[in-house]
Amino acid sequence: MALTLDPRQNQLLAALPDAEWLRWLPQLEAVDLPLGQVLYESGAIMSHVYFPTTAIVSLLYVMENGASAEIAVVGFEGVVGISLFMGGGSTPSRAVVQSAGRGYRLSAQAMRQEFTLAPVLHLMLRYTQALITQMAQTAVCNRHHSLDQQLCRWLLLSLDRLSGSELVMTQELIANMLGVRREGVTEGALKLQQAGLIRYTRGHITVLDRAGLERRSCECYAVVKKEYDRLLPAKTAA
Amino acid sequence: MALTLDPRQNQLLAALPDAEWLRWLPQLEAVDLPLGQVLYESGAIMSHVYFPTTAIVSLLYVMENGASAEIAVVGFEGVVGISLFMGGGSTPSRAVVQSAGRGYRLSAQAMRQEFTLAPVLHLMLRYTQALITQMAQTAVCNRHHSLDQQLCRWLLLSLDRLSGSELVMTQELIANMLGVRREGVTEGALKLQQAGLIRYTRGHITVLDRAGLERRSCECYAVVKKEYDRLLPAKTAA
DNA sequence: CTTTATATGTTTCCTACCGTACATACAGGC
DNA sequence: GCCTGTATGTACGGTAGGAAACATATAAAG
Repeated sequence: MALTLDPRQNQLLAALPDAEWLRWLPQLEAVDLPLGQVLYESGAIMSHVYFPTTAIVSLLYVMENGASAEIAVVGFEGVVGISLFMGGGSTPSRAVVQSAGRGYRLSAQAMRQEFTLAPVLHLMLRYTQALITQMAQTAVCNRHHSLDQQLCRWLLLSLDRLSGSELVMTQELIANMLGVRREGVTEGALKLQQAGLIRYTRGHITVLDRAGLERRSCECYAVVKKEYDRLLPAKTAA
Repeated sequence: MALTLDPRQNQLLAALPDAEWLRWLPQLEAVDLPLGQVLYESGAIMSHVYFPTTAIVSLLYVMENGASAEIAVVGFEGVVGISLFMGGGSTPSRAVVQSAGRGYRLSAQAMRQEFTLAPVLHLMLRYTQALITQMAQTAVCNRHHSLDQQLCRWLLLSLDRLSGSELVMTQELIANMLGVRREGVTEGALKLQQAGLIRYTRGHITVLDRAGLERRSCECYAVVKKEYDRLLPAKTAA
C-alpha cells in the first residue's frame, strides 16, 4: 500500500505547482487519523492544517445542550483548518475524524509563510468556496428535506471521499452527524437495505447501488458535487 | 442625509488602508438597491461586487420546487459577491435585496486587479470567514431550533444590519427567508407582540425590547454576533 | 463456546410544523 | 370616505420526527 503514504493522494496537494510542492514536501508531516480524533476544538487556536488522504473529517457544531450537527465533510479533496489561512485562526466548530485513515499536516507557522504567495492561496480559496457551498446546502437540506433524503445525501458525500464502496460507520454516529435520532437513521437504513441499495452489519455499510441512492437523494448532493467538480477539476483523469 | 452617500458607511470599505481606499474611491459606483432586486442569480457570472451601506441583502438558495431558504444576510458590515475574489466567479445561491437602501459597487475587473494585493485580500478573507460562520450556524439552527427561536435570531441579525429599530418587512417575506410557512411567522410574531418585545402593522416591525429578543433567541445569534465582532472589530468606536 | 458490550430493531405517545382553507382588517389609491 | 389589494389572524387535520423505553441480535473477546 505505497499509495497510503503518498501526500499527493490529497487533491489540493496534488494541484500545487511543482515549485511550491517541492518547498512544502519537507515540511509535511504524515499523521494517523483514528476514528474520533479531534483535530481542533471549537474556538481553539489551531496549530496545524490537515490534508486528509484516506481519512474523512467532519466539521461539527456542538451546541450548548450537547446536541450536534455536521456542517460539512472534508476528505482527500480538501483541507481541515481553513481559518488559518482565512485569517481567523479559529472557528466555532469542531473537527472530528469521522472515518479513520491517514493524512498530512503542516504547521500553522509554515503555512502562513507559504500563504503570502499568491498561487497557493488562490487554490485554497477555490476550495474554500466549494466548502462554503457544502455548508450552504447543508443549511437548506436541514430545512427542507426528509431524513431519508438526507441520509442518501450523506452516504453519497461520504462515499465520494473514500475509495471503496464500504463505510465503517455505526448508525449512531451517522445520527450524530445528521443531528437526528439514531432510531430515525435505523429506519431509513432499513428502507434502503430493503430496496437493495445498501447492505449493512454492525458498523459496516456497503453501497450496492450508487445510482439508486442518487435517485433517492435530494438535489443537494448533486449541487454540491457539481460545484466541487467545477471549482476543483481533477488535474489528470485519475 | 449626507451619510447616505458615504461609501465608508460600509465597514469593509471603512477598514481599507488609506492607500487602497484612494485607489478604490474613483472606481466605486453608488447604486440604489430597491426591495426585491436580484444582485446575482444562482450560477450566473457576477459582474460586480456590492458593498451595501443602508440596504440588506439575503443570500438565498432556491430549490428545484421553488421553495427557498436564506443562507446568510449581508448588510453594511459586508460584501455581496465573495465568489469573485474567492475565484469561483459564481455560486449556486441568489442574492436578493431584503431591505431597500443604497450601496456601492465595484466591477469584477477592477476588483480582480485590486485583489492581487495582499492587504485588501486579507480583510476580505476575514469577512468571508465571518460569513461562513453565519452559514454554518444557519444550518445548525435549521436543524435544531424552534421557529420562534429562529424568528428572534432573524430579527436580531437583520436589526444589527440596520441603523434604527424598525424593519420594513412583511411576515410573508420573513417566512420565505426562514423557509417556513407565513402562518408560522404570524403566530411567532403574535407571541412576541403579546410579550411586548415587538410591535407591528402591515409590513412594519418595530423592536421594543432587544434584550428580550436575545433572551428568546437560540444561542445561534450570539455565536454569529461574537464571531463577527472578533473577526471584524470596528476600526473606531463609532 | 459463551459471555458481554454494543449495534440494531420496534413500539408508543407527543409536539411542532405543514397544507389548506378561510376570515378579518388595515393602508393607500381613487 | 370608500374600495380594493394585500397583510394578518385562526382553525383544521395530517405527518415527520422527537423522547423514551425496551427487545433482539451479532461481533469480538475471553
